[in-house]
Amino acid sequence: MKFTLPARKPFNFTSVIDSHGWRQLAPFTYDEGTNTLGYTLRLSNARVIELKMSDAKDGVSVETERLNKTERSEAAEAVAWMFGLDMDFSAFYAASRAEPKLARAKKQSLGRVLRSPTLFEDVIKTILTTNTLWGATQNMTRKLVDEFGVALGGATGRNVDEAPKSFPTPEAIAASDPDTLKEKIRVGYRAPAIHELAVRVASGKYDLEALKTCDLPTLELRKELLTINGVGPYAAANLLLILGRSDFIPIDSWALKLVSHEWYRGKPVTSKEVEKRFEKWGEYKGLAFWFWDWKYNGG
DNA sequence: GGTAGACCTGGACGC
DNA sequence: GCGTCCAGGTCTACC
Repeated sequence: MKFTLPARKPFNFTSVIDSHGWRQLAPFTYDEGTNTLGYTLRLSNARVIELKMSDAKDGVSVETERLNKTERSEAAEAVAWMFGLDMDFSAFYAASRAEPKLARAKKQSLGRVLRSPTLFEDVIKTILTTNTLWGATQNMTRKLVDEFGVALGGATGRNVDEAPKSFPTPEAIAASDPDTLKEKIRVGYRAPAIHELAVRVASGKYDLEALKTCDLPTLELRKELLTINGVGPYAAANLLLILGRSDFIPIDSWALKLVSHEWYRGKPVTSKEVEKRFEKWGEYKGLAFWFWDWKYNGG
């Protein structure tokens, strides 16, 4: 079946999927030829389906197998969240209009950051980006999905080992143990943090998903995220940006490099210099940093 | 409040 | 093929 979900204007499908590296992490897939984003989704009734998302006029076109009304509504809700379809960036566009380095923001509909359907998945993935190289993040995520995910249902004639799998539920990771996570998934010292979060969420003691829609002030929300083991200032800022809060900058070694080449002729800088350069952007700091038209491109 | 050092993996490099 | 070095944030202990 196929359906289309409208987005608040302006909206640009490609800008969202290119907003950061998430589309390169399982269970996302991306087909460059057709500009189609795939995602293996586990519905609340445990059915696993494959979503194929592509550009539609002012929204997202979703192709998947036949779903009942409840399943369709759940799939639509997931896609709407992943693409932030209802998000409004008009205030950011107004604030950045006079800044040449952000002049393209409105035209390209920049602002939305691709999300996973659950905050649990985004927190785990963010922890897997810390203190490692991108290739290792991809490997760890792949292994986590392969080991604990559920294979796509109804994949007739296909070896179940090769079938796409959903992102693991907190229960699936909680049922494992830190040693297995370390040895099989190769997450290293992150294992206890990942396992602990999974246990907290699976037990129902910690309603992580409630943070997606809570109206806590950003500072409070950041404090909450920082209580999660493995989430420090960088990870918290990254998660805030995903949650649509832009008051903090995810400062990692790459950010230091960008700022160093932008304003300090490649001389090493600290996070203080990064903060200073974006201070004037206030609640749009994160967006201004993230979508800045940087001189440096790694070369 | 600031900082040194440990944590772990995987890739690059030299032998 | 083996050993060594290095990059990459968070956390803890310490000043």
